[in-house]
Amino acid sequence: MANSLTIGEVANRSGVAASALRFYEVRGLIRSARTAAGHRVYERSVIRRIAFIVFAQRVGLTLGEIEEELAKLPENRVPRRTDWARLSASWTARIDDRIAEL
Amino acid sequence: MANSLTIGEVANRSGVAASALRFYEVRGLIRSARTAAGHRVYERSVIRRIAFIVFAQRVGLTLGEIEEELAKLPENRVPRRTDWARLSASWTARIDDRIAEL
DNA sequence: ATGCATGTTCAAGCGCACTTGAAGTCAAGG
DNA sequence: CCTTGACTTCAAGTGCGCTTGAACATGCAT
Repeated sequence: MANSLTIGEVANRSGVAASALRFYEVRGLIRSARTAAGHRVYERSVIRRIAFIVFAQRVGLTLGEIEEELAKLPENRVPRRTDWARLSASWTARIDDRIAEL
Repeated sequence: MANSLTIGEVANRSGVAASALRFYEVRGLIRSARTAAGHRVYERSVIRRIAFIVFAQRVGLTLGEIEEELAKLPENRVPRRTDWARLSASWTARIDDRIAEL
């Protein structure tokens, strides 16, 4: 357990399938280290990152757009409350614009 | 022109491809009458309905969910501002819940 | 009357976001 | 030693939301 998680643990805690986690890694959305045996090892912070991805998807962003949003995060690679708030705000702004067009 | 629109006119005004409009019709999201020649004829109100569909998709609803939302509209089959507002409100509530979970 | 745009149906194809299956590796327990 | 189970890669398959192509009909201008 220590301070790292296996892909199975991350899948359980995040509710995202292991196959999806591997897919996100190929797409560059998350990263992992490897054990000597080649097994993926995740930092605990990856959970927050995954929660952010799931949330962003839920509100209609593509994985490409989510990648861009994550790239905007400065130094710290973990999305914080303010990042969620920013995404949420820009999203509701989009909605308001769309309604205004009507 | 009169009070009806061809599929091409609807496509131009809504920004949605004619092929997509036919697809929406098969899915039961919109309806059309036919000319003697078998060409689709739309009421002008379909534009609002399509705008609602596009908007709902943008915020992450599937066509199935959109169908349910449209089914909730009572007598008048055209979504009004209040319908948009309701969808928007329930959706931002879901977002806030999601953020609260974090 | 002859084009040419615009419309029709139906079947197949495509991009996205994964999932599933096959075949294999490795660590721990009986 | 050998099985069990969690992991690995890679290729192919799936469902959604359309798009594209083929083959054909119709409507309007020259």
